[in-house]
Amino acid sequence: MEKFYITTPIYYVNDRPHIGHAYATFAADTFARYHRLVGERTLLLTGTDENAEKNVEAATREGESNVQDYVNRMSALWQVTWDELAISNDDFIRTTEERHRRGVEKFWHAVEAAGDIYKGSYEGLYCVGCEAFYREADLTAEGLCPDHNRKPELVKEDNYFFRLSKYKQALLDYHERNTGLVAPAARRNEVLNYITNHLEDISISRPSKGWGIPVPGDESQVIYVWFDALLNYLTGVGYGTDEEKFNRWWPADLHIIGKDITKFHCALWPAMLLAAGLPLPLRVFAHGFFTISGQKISKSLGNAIDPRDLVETYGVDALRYFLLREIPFGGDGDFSIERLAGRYDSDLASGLGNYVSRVLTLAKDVDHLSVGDALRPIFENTWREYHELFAANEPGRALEVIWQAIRAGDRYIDEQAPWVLKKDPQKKETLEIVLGTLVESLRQLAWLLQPLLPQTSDKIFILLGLEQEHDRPLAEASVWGSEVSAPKIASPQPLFPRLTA
RNA sequence: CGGGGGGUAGAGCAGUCUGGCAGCUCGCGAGGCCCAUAACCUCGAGGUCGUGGGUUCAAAUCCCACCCCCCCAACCA
Repeated sequence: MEKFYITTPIYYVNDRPHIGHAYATFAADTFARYHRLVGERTLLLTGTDENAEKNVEAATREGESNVQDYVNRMSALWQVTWDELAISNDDFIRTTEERHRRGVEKFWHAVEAAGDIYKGSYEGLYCVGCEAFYREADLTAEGLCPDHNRKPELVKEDNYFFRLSKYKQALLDYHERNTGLVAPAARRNEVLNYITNHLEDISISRPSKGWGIPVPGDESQVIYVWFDALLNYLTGVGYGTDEEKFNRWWPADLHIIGKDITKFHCALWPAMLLAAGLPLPLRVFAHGFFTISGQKISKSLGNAIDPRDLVETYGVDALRYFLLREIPFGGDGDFSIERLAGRYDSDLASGLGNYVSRVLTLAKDVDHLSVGDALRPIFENTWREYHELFAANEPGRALEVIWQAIRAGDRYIDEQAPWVLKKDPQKKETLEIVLGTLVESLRQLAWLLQPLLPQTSDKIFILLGLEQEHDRPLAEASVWGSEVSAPKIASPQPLFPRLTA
């Protein structure tokens, strides 16, 4: 059986979950559910990045003396959020976990053994206020830190370095051989340009301030967060703790990431893996960013939206639907409540919800149904395009083709006018075929919606009286007319009650 | 300054690679239906395809110049 290992970024505990994080996680969840649907052994991993030095400061600011308590509390916030959004992650990795630390140490030793870690010094302009280095180009005209308006100090630090530059040619060769590694394709140029022109050895440790994973053999330094964080993809499937499990899952089939971290995943990460002698991920997909009503999501504007608030009002599937459908996957998009509400009313209430309600009301008091073939070609075509679109990482367009099938169903109802057939006893057989065809279209829709709108899909199965439908293999269940008996249809409950009267 | 992406109907987008009647959703207008969640179906109005120039029988699409927006630019998930 084929396997599919997919990851989200691990989220920074210092942040609070917002709509952009929910987007990445919904997307990964959708792909994971799709691969489970088609019968692949699937693992979806998400988690939190907890070793950054800034957490020490953040804990103090929030009046928490123990940093571990602070990151525990913040990590729990992320876990609760994904629970409330019904994310089907199989595991949740935290970089402060023992299993992660052990894997990181093993990895460090492997890279060290390859001769790719050396001690060097880093010199730069350091602003004490920011606790960060600046390049001269980033300073003000007077040579001051733009945030604090103070003169940065020239600081020299001894650090461990990773011989990233050594892998320049190997990375270029790798990208040459695997043109599909970076998706969407537009990101590839960016990555190649970076590798060709800007690839230099990087510092992978910092002087320890008592937080983070110590450099093996040198307690005075901690491992730089990026080097540590990327390794979650390995440690989350057993690297360093369960080699048998690790071998079963690695390499990752798909890393879902934000476009801002493309370089780390397409240059640094593969170089690290090459150094450690491990296989490289098969695909990295960089999704786009949102604006909120046209503005950047930013802490200073305070416009970050907690996805849990939206879910409370609209439901998990409505938010999923909006994000997947409205924002072309890989491109940027704009989020606004007005547009969410608009999609909800037009596509979910008037579209899918109304169609389901329409069919069930027509069919519920009819005691015998038989499935005709009128809608069969539509759905067979929909399935074909659906699989193609998932293969092309286009879940939003998969929703589009499903909605075309709904339209075809609505049209079929109008053409056949079953409410007219009902009045004519001579047309009983035709009526049974029309209604059977429509009920079958609902069963097909529920299957198509499994990975995209899982809660809605389940509701439709229940309304059809097909509670056990889940357990069937897709290859059998997706065949048109494979469930012909008259289902015990429940009285339709609105799937998506209208927001506006 | 360098690299990347984008500017197409009132709104949001597809189409540009491989030149050939400018398309989709929402909104708007008219008609139909009355099973359904003020839902459904049909038809229609609406566009100097960022600007200027060029190539071509033909350009949203190819070439040149320019304007505007966004992202990245070595440690800012």
